[in-house]
Amino acid sequence: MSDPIDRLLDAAESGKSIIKNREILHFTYIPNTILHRNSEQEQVTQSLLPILKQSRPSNLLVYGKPGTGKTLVVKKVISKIQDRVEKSNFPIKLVYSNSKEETTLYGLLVSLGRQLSLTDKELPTTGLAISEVFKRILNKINNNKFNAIFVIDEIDYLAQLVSKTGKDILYQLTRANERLTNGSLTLVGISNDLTFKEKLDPRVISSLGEEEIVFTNYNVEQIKKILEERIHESFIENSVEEPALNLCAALAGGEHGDARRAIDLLRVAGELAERQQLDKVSVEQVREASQKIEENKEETSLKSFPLHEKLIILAIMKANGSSTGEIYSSYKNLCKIVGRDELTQRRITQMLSEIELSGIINGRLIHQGIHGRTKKFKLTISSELIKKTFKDDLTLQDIV
DNA sequence: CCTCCACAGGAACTGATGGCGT
DNA sequence: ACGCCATCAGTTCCTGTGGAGG
Repeated sequence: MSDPIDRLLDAAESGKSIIKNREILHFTYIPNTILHRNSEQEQVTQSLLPILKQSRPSNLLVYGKPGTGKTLVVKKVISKIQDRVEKSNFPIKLVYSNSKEETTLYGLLVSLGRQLSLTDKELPTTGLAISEVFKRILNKINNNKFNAIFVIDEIDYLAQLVSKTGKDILYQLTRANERLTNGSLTLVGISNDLTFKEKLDPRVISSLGEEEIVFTNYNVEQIKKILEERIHESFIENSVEEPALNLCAALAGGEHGDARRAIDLLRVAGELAERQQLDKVSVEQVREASQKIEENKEETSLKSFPLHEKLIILAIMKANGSSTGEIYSSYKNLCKIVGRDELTQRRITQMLSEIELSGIINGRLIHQGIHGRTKKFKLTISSELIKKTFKDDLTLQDIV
């Protein structure tokens, strides 16, 4: 009689592994050989070229849907330039920040500053006026004669923040060079949204959009090629069946040509096959993987909702396909049961649209003539999944 | 053709939090 | 000790609206 844990461990140790290099299966890993986009790489390099001649390159705007390799290409080019220039005593500072991850203007600026090695003392994480933070960053560049390249990913989010707060940070960033006597600042903006430029201040457009590069979507053929390369590097030979590969490419290519998703799918399918002690990845594992990824995503977003959002989701679950009013009164009941103060209807509408953004529910605006206007909400996931995920939540236990 | 429902969703505000400079 | 600043969750007040029913 063997211990189940030992049995699994034994199997894992002795069992053959069809994945030979796990790291390569993660998208962030960039082996130099595996990266297409040759013409885009060239374009990015071209526009940043002046830095080699020790002058400031134009600001750059990069467009492309998710998973088209924009960020990878930009980072790769800059780090190569950095390598070459480091020796010539002309310090380039690559600063990367993602405006979706930094939710506030302040946070974004601080993350930029930190990468210019401003310390806690020099740049506290809170308490300062935004203009003060900006000034300190510029001072740092000036004093150290940095040639900073700010790569701002998902710059459309930053543009939103800017318009919400009325602080004209983007404009100041693009014109920062006028305030610098030493060093320089180059801005590289990356955006998923091809139309976002229209929403910008025209003064910003003229200086930010000095150069523009568009990354087109991958088509299914290209994705397939990328996957083939990854498979070659990371799986042992002949362990991914042709139809499985095709399905991977088709599933990911069907939407936006998202290479990241395709590789994710491949990785999870490979891991599943290994866990099932198979020596080949077949269509079945890809299907399973796609479902598993989907479910995981839903589960984590369910868990991350604050209490009131969870209550709302439960209220929708109780009466699927109901209007805002019905959901609200149902929600008020739930609040009474768990003994919490209820929020106003206005807040609930807002929360509903926030939840809708996450894709867990689906709202449809309908007009009922004299019975007014409502939005009807439906769950897009099974109520079992909700019950399962909320069961561990102490305050919600009785309702579920 | 008009009315009036039942909300949607924008804008401005409040109060709490946390931390700065002086 | 004081005023100031940014941010967040939430509130108050508001204007807008497609079409069934009169």
